[in-house]
Amino acid sequence: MKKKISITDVAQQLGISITTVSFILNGRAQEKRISDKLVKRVLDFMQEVNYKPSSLARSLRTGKTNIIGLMVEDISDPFFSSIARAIEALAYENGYKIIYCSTENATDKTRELIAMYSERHVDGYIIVPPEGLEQDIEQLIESGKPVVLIDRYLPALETDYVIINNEESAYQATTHLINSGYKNIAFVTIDSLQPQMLDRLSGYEKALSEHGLSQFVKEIYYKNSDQATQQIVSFLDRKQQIDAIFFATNYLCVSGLKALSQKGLNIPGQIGIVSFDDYELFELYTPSVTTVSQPTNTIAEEAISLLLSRLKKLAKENKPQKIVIPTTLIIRKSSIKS
Amino acid sequence: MKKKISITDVAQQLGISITTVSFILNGRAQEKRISDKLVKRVLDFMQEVNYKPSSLARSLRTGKTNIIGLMVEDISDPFFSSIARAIEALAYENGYKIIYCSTENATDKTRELIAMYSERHVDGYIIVPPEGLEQDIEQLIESGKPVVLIDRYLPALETDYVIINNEESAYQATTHLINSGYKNIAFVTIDSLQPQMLDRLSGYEKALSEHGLSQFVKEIYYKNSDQATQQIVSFLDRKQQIDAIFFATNYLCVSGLKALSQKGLNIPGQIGIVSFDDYELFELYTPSVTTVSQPTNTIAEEAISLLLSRLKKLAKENKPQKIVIPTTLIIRKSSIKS
DNA sequence: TCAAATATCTAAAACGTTTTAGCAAATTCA
DNA sequence: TGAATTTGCTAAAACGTTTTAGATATTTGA
Repeated sequence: MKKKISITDVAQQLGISITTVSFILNGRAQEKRISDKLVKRVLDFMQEVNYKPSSLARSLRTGKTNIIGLMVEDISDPFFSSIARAIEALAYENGYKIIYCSTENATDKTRELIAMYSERHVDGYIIVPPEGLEQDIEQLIESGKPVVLIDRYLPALETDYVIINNEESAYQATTHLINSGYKNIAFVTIDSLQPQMLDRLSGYEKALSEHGLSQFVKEIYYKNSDQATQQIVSFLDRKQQIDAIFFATNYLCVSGLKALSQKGLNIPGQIGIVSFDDYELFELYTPSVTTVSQPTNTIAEEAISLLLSRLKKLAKENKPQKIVIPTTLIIRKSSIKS
Repeated sequence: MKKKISITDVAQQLGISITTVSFILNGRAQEKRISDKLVKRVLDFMQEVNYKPSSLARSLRTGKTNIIGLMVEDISDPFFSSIARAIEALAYENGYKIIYCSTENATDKTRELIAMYSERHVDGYIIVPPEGLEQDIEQLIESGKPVVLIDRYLPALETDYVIINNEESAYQATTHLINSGYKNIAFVTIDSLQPQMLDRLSGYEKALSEHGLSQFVKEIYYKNSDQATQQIVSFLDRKQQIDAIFFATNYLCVSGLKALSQKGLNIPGQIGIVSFDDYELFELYTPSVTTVSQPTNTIAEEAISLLLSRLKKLAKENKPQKIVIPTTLIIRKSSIKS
């Protein structure tokens, strides 16, 4: 068990001061007029003994950690994990590391996680915020740490965020169903006041009302996939007239597919479906499923570049940036009659 | 932008010493005979000013960070993300936090990531190791940091690991295909010497040779899903006699399903399939796919409990623990004729 | 009543860096 | 030749904790 070597060891063994070593380490040798000969000697020695500066000590001194805290709802959801992956890659390119975690959309857990991140002095945050965290996030910002929200925002909070145009996307998807001839279109969403869900609902409502069709909204109390399936089954039992469903998220659609197969309903003949959030499954499923596809890479890029500009204090405008990204409706014929 | 309050501020404002505050903070008040009255006063004050100790400074002093570094191949792969999720939850329960990252199975990237983790003084590591990292991991262990490998191991390295019984699992899956009447069973794997892949191959070979059947092994050079699909299509074109395929991983099976649908082959009539690693898709796909399901929760539990016991120096046996977990063959009738 | 024991608290070093301020020697310039 | 400048380096403080080794005041015991 070898002990780690410190900057003091390096300095002592070379018979020079810590200061000099530190300057060389930070590439300030030129500026500080350290002779090339000495620089070489020090660098060679560091190489030889495999010296690695302690970023802990460095962070303590500088107040910077080069770490970004990323909090998503559930890292095992393909939508979030692909955003996480993209953010991670972009952050690394810019010299930042990512610490991520799953909030499970639980206010208290998230509050604890924020406290933990703040204790560890992360430099900035990218958060998919559960409800009820306005105060905590406000505090974060006041303490000088930049925060970028993604996927959704907190209406009461003036801060940077990157979202998609939920209402417009839902409107388009619903209109597509209407144009395909469906008359009784249900909207299956979750039992939550999250703004992105409300926006999707308005898009759906707008499309229906423009065509004078009536609404069938089902709010699922989501606990797990099987329970959701049961709720959908009983909803369909009650509303026999429904001939199409628009699912507000990918996991709801998965539960929905199970429900439909359980009820033996034929897609797209007896019932048409569209889902929010693309998923590999939807491409391969028979019939394949038309979806509103969120550009995860773009979301990641916008979020990270916004955060980086705040970190570098470049952000020209001091007022919060609200970035809204368009989605693509991926039309896969077979889940909808043509 | 409020400045963070430090232990010094607390001590000064209360007119007592830092030491006392620290003892109270660490619950050593009783032991250090600090009067209850003072303890209460200090705790109340901390609450009031919302004092949070800097874990950075604490770590610098104690040498412990309470962070575990988790390195998986790809956080957006459902298999890895569900392990990550479970490990994260268990770690939090035990007062540890997780930093995770994706290695992309690239030796160099992983080497850099290890260096980064080590710089940040993580207390321990859980790693899905790419090939060629024997030395780096050896160094890690020598430096006193416990390492647990998961999913695969490095044959040259004597260390703790948690894997599944790959050979036996593959043997069972292949035997199941044979018993279902298939005669020309292909094994589609990746172009790699990773031991878990080799073990799966041996299981396949063993089953075939016991029944005197001939082998059809295809090693995919995996770059992306579409290229893999093409390779599988051309493989099937060349080997018309194949009537069943055993895919060595879930993502190969996904590419395989695309290939089969492209070729218009009917499952399970013209071709039977089985995959390694379960996936939500396989349950819902029509026909649903029989898979070798890895118990991700058990893997996570074993890995974290092994690591924790090392961290607490509890590990009775000092010699490496090699934990092998059985899998379950989830038989979904429809991808195999009966 | 006075030494011993106990209760209550603290000074200062240490962890490994960065950075400010400055010193001595060598070189340049007039 | 000697002042001014440049070159090449360093001492020490600071970041926010934990912990060792006491110090002082109070209580106890005979």
